[in-house]
Amino acid sequence: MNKNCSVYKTASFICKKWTMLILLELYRGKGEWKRYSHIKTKLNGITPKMLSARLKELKGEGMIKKRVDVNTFPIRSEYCLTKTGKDFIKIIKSIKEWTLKWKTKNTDCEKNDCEMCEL
Amino acid sequence: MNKNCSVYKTASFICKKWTMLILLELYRGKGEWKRYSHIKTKLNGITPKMLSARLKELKGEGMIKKRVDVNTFPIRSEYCLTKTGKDFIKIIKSIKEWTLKWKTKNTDCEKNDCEMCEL
DNA sequence: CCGGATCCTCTGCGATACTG
DNA sequence: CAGTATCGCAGAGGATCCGG
Repeated sequence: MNKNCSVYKTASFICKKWTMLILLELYRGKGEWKRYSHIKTKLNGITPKMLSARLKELKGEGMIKKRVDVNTFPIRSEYCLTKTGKDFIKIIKSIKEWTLKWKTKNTDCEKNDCEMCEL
Repeated sequence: MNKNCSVYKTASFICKKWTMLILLELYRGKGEWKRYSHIKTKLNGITPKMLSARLKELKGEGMIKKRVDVNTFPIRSEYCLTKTGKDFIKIIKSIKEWTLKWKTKNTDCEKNDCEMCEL
């Protein structure tokens, strides 16, 4: 696998810390726009720097879109999955299914109350 | 997503460096047993320490199996995907398909000659 | 409220050498 | 041949402050 391999390229940013969590948080509900501060609260523990960096990356990858409400003060930034991003969720789902099929010790997801995933 | 989340648990080891490459190398051909030294050669640049560690992890996860030929000298260790491991390949395939669908700048895989992947 | 700038910590990984 | 042991570093990510 070289640097131009599609698997390599996608894995190299999707595997970064917090990235999948951000995608999953944006997937929750029915794809409404979600505020920066809301995501930050949900992703307990993420630093603002990290969140900003990841959102920028995901936007650069075309997986999320951003809008800013300049009429309010303070400013509100909101984010939402693009079609590309939504389509990636199925891969995360397949990871979940694979794990539930072959691994038997995931108590939380097995009970179907893994609230974060909502897959 | 907490520590018991199935997505979290699987992602946390599959995302490690070299791990997917090892799985793909074992997937090449028709699932024959492959020697440690052979894998090492194919994964150009991997250190023996890394390869041993990853193989051990993958075995612990039930994705590969190991056999040792003690009748020869020096010893031969061979590795092979389990059913669990083979079933994971489909996820890597779906990552490739997603990338080719939404990203247009992956020259190598687009030409279907991304030899490493062989997906 | 959003998120950039700085500084710092910590660990994953590489390089090298060595052994049964 | 198939690993293990030791050392060291780069870079990812955390903590904190600041500014629009």
